Amino acid sequence: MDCNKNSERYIDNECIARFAKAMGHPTRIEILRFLASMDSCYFGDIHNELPIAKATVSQHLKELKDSGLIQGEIETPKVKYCIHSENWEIAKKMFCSFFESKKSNGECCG
Amino acid sequence: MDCNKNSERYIDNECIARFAKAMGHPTRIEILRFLASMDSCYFGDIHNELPIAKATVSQHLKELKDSGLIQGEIETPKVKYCIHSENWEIAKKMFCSFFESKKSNGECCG
DNA sequence: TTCGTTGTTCGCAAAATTACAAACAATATT
DNA sequence: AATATTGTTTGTAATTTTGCGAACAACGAA
Repeated sequence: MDCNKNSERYIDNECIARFAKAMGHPTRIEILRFLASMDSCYFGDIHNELPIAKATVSQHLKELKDSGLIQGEIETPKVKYCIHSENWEIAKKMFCSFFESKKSNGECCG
Repeated sequence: MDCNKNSERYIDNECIARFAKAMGHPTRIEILRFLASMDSCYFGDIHNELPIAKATVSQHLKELKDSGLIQGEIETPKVKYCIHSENWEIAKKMFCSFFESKKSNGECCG
């Protein structure tokens, strides 16, 4: 969601926080792992992997879609989902550089 | 929080989701960046960086502490905070390998 | 002892998240 | 037209998150 278009820090913070928030639930991590392990699959395949109601799965998919990490496409009568490769790379770079930005290693505490 | 002690996938999902959830708010990302840019600092320094009430800052710090990404130490009359280096490295590896686990690049949609 | 400083905790309110069943929509099939 | 299949949307309830002011706790200084 245009997270690479503006380099101002607070924008960056909003962006990485949005990705992180989407990843902030075990079920959504599971869905992302599942999608990352293949080119694409249908809603039903995802639902079969999970022990929760389809309405809940649909809701999680919506959040992941809104975050930009996945995309969906109607393929009547099914709906095909996959990782949004471009945004996936953006997120990957953001998280990596975020964690690499820790400079010193002087322990402060305990 | 013992996120490296068990390699079962659902445990891993819980763990990365917990880190991600802690990072799922712009203010908390800002705090993490601030702490990552130095060895350590006091609560007041963090509060000064942010346009929010101290009670709210304290709350965000508590969540970050609970996630394991930071640690705090009383240094009367102040409280010193810093990145939890060990867990930071764990999180870094988890996120990196998570994003690298995407195998194929065949676009499915749109 | 009485202040002043530094942060945490409490109590509250508004908003968001999570999960589900039931209803619905869109399209094939009979 | 009636049915079956595939998912989304709606409505509802319980829980969590977010944010703040006020109260509180711990300590040093006057």
